[in-house]
Amino acid sequence: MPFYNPNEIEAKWQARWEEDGIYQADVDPDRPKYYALTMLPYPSGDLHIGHWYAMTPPDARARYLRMQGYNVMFPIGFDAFGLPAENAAIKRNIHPREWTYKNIERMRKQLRSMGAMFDWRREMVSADPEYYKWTQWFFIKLFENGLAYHKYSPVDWCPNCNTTLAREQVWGDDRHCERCGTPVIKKDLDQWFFRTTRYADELLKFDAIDWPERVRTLQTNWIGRSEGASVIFTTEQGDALEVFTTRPDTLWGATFMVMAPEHPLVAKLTTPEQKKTVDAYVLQATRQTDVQRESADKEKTGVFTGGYAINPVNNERIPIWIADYVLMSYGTGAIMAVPAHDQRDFEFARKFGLEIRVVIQPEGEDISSDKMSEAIPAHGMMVNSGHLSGTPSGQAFDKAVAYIEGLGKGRKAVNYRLRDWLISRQRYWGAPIPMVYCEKCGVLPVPEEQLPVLLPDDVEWKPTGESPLKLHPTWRFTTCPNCGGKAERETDTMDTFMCSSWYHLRYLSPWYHEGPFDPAEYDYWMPVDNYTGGIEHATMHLIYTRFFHKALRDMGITRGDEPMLQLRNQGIVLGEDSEKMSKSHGNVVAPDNLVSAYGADTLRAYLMFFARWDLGAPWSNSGIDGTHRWLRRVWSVMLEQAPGVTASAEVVRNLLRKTHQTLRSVTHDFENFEFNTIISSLMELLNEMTKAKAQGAWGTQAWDETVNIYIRMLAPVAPHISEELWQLTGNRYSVHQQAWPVLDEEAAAEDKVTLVVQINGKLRDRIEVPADIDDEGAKNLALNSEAVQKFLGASQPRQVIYVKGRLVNIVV
RNA sequence: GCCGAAGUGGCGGAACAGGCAGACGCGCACGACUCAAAAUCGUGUACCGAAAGGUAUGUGGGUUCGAUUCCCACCUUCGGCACCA
Repeated sequence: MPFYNPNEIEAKWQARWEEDGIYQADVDPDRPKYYALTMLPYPSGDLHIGHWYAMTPPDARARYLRMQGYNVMFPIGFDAFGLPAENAAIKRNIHPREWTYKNIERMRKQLRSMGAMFDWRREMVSADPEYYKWTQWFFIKLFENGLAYHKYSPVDWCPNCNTTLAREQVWGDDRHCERCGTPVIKKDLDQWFFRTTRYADELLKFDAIDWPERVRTLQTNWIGRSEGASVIFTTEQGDALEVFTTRPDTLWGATFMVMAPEHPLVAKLTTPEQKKTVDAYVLQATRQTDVQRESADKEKTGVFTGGYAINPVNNERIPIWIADYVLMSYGTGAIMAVPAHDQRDFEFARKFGLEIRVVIQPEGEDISSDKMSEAIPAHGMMVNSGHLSGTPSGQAFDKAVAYIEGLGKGRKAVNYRLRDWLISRQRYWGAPIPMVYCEKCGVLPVPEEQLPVLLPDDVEWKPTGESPLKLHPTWRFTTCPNCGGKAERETDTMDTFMCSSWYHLRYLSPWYHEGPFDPAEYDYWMPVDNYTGGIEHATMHLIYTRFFHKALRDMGITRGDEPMLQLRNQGIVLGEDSEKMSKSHGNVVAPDNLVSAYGADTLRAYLMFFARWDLGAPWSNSGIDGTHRWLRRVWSVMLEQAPGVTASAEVVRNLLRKTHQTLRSVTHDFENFEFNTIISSLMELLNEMTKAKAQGAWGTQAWDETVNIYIRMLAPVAPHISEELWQLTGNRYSVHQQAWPVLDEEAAAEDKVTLVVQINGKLRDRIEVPADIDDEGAKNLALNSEAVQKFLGASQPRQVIYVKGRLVNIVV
């Protein structure tokens, strides 16, 4: 028996597969396609265990689907622009390009050691000019179609990363930067945005895609749709003051209005007597951080402007206040306050002695405003509401909206929490935004034939807070594509989430020059059939890429409503101490070391086995030993000859049964991403083989069939050892070009079953019966069993339940 | 406060559709081989009990002949949202 040396056989077969190009996926109209995609890695330097966890189980599944007859594309590439490269440059004075491409080179080698079926001809690197040329081209398309715009506004700024961030990249209660954890601050800047909000409603639709409930919920919450009405109040000076409300039926209960301190009408509304107080309040409000302002348990503050507005439904004159609990960033930055029915307004009114008027009376109660201790959000009958008084809650909303529409003072409206996507970054290592500013002609896109706008190499990337490209002596100066006069380039670069919004399209044809992708490849491969990655992208990348696809569809560039039909999330591999892996914890598991110690096959199998893939778990150094032992036992059980073929017909029959039962469950589990039970089923079958071998099964036809099926089932999991075993057991190269085994239902069928006998639901006996036993037969056997007789004693069974092939329950 | 997910041995986890709870592996114990150890192989391993038997899937109820699985309430952990009008 040859010795199992993983390092030797893995290197050997990887080279051979590469040479033969057995994993190359080409358009083939005769075969069903399957586009399996895993989120592309950032080239941070070393492949870590998380990459293996994210990539090798999906690789096994892609291999399984290939054996099932699909033409499977499983590509790989690099999300190569981004901050860490630039930070390395600042810290160690290495050019970001050099740092990035060195890392990519290193990671390519590490990725190859996985033995995955990547088709390397389709590799893309987002920092390559031929890639970002098309990133820029897409930007221009979005601009031309009114989906990219620039605007001067308050935006989130990370003082550590020295750049603005999208709303999605600001996390948590303390509003910190998603990358570095530093709390963000507000800055007023001229920035580029994509109009994601235009797609808010469509992004809420998930019926065409099989995505985890969790992701759908996160996206739904993030988009935050709320239905209500937009109502126009009028200030005494005649200005329209628009508000959004989800409760138009409480309009008659609006006893004052509140504006955000930043609201543009504040200055005009403020009377001379109030000016001092108002100015002071506005000043202290702007000084506070968002976190301070938005903390819910803070006591309400605010000041009266001196101004008044007219309520359109009853022409009442109501005071206008400013308060920081009203946010300029949501709705219109102004609200109608209905203290009787909104807790926040209630607290505000009580504190400042403003009128509280009940306009919704819950059934069977008689609530008066002076006795209330909190707002009543409950629905009930409208009261104190003019001609609509007496309207029950079921109709109140619609009737109120119809009324204000009739007055020409409002309409039904929907509001979203989702903001447009801020994509400008004041950093160097990204795709330059392909726009120029001409004094005469305004803001213009760079003409298509001039793309890509190349990122210059000779740049000072000091963290000044300004875009490094702005400080370049010549780069920013150009000529206007329209008038030929002097013009300046946009010096900000794009958010790298822009690069990753369309990489799945570049994989289709990274060699293609006439467009971002070859339409023939698109027609065959798209959409992505299965997408895998971490949950952390639920409200970032996964919203962006859906938006991007829909925008492209509306421009006629892509087809179909969704880019990725099925999504599955893997969990996280924690350190052995159950903490998140990090250098500072000293609990990092290095896959390279594990590959040299155990081989890639063991690591792949262990990552599939050690936890539920969607949950993840702490790493275990002793756990991987068990998986390695299993592969070594597979090797010796199959290759070590046993003397004499003496197995009984029963042993042979049992072996084949177990083999086909295993095939059934392994097939089911691959379909359903239940990787851990694939391995345990294969372990069980090996245990059965070990027993059968001890009983003389080695060398029988059934043994050979079992070995043959076993190796094919093992092939997706542990591709190298399987290829070697396939060859050593006398088969032709390559096991990875074999079909998935066909299930023999007859062989898998049980002819005897063990019936569980219960009395009152308690286990009392087990009896062996033929699988095809009928109702009466089973019940009789059970009733006559010794144990049942003993327990039953004198009592008579009241009812006997038989569940076919499973149990008999005797009720006494 | 709102929304979502998860609670099963010493550990990771299994149980397809309401029907033997704990598969498989780790760990541990004992045994074989060995001068010895490692490796390997074998046996055992939820808890209480000498046994018969009993008790167990976060807690308490319910439905059912039968509940880890379905329903209700609660507790804990994790994640998201949050003065969102």
